[in-house]
Amino acid sequence: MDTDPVLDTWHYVLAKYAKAMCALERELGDKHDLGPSEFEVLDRMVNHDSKLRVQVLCGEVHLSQSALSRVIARLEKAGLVERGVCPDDRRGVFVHITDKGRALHAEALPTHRAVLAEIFSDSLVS
Amino acid sequence: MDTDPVLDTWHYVLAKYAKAMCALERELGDKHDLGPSEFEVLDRMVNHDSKLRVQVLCGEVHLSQSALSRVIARLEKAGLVERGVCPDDRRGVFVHITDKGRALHAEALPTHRAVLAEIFSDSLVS
DNA sequence: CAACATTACATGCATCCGCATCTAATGCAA
DNA sequence: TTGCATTAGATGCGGATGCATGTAATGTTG
Repeated sequence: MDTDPVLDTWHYVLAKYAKAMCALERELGDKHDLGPSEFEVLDRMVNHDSKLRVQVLCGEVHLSQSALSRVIARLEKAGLVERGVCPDDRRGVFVHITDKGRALHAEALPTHRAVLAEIFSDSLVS
Repeated sequence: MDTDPVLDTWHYVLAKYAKAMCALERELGDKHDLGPSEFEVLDRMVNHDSKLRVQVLCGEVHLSQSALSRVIARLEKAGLVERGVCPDDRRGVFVHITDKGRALHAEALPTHRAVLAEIFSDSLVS
């Protein structure tokens, strides 16, 4: 429709983002009681095996610092992660995923991948 | 980093969306007092020259029906669009952009395009 | 050490969104 | 026409977000 490649790319991003976020919200929410942000944070944490500074997490996730703080609070309330003070810098907070958190992530991962595979099935390069 | 093309695409979409939306919010907001949703609706409306059913708009925009209703309400309060009842179907609502709306859109368009050009400058196909 | 700037994270607040629901108008069947 | 289902759009509500700010710990400068 458009002839401007920048605009085309933007519209592609917009459409895929909307569709994927909507589907993720529905599927992850219905099947595992997780929001997309919760899953994203959990997903980052399983890939860092040790404890993780909130600060570091903040740089890896597409969330503001305040939003991340609240996502972690929700995850903690659900027993999926635990917070602990940093010994060397007592302003800092360590977060580590619990066994329950790992289990839920493992359970939700196929759902997550399935949704994305469905939505990006037309984007395969060959 | 990843080897899964679906995941790579998803991460690309996520990163570009976050960066673009954030930049659009800041630039459009600071310079023209417009949110990205407001601009998107305005942008659709200038490309339909006549009056437009809200219903039609709803299918073209990445917003829920309720969100669209409120965006239109904000635009109307700002004097950028006007609502009118549909003569043939009195449940329906026509919206048309005002001169002020056209002017603001024309003013904001370069800002919008500049932000996107900046963010997608690395995505040029050659 | 004292005073001040900075950093890490938490939180009050306003805003925006989607879902569910409401109202009013239309369509359709008996 | 009457009664009921459907549709268009508005709105109450709860939840999530970002900005600005608060609190506490750390660094820094004199």
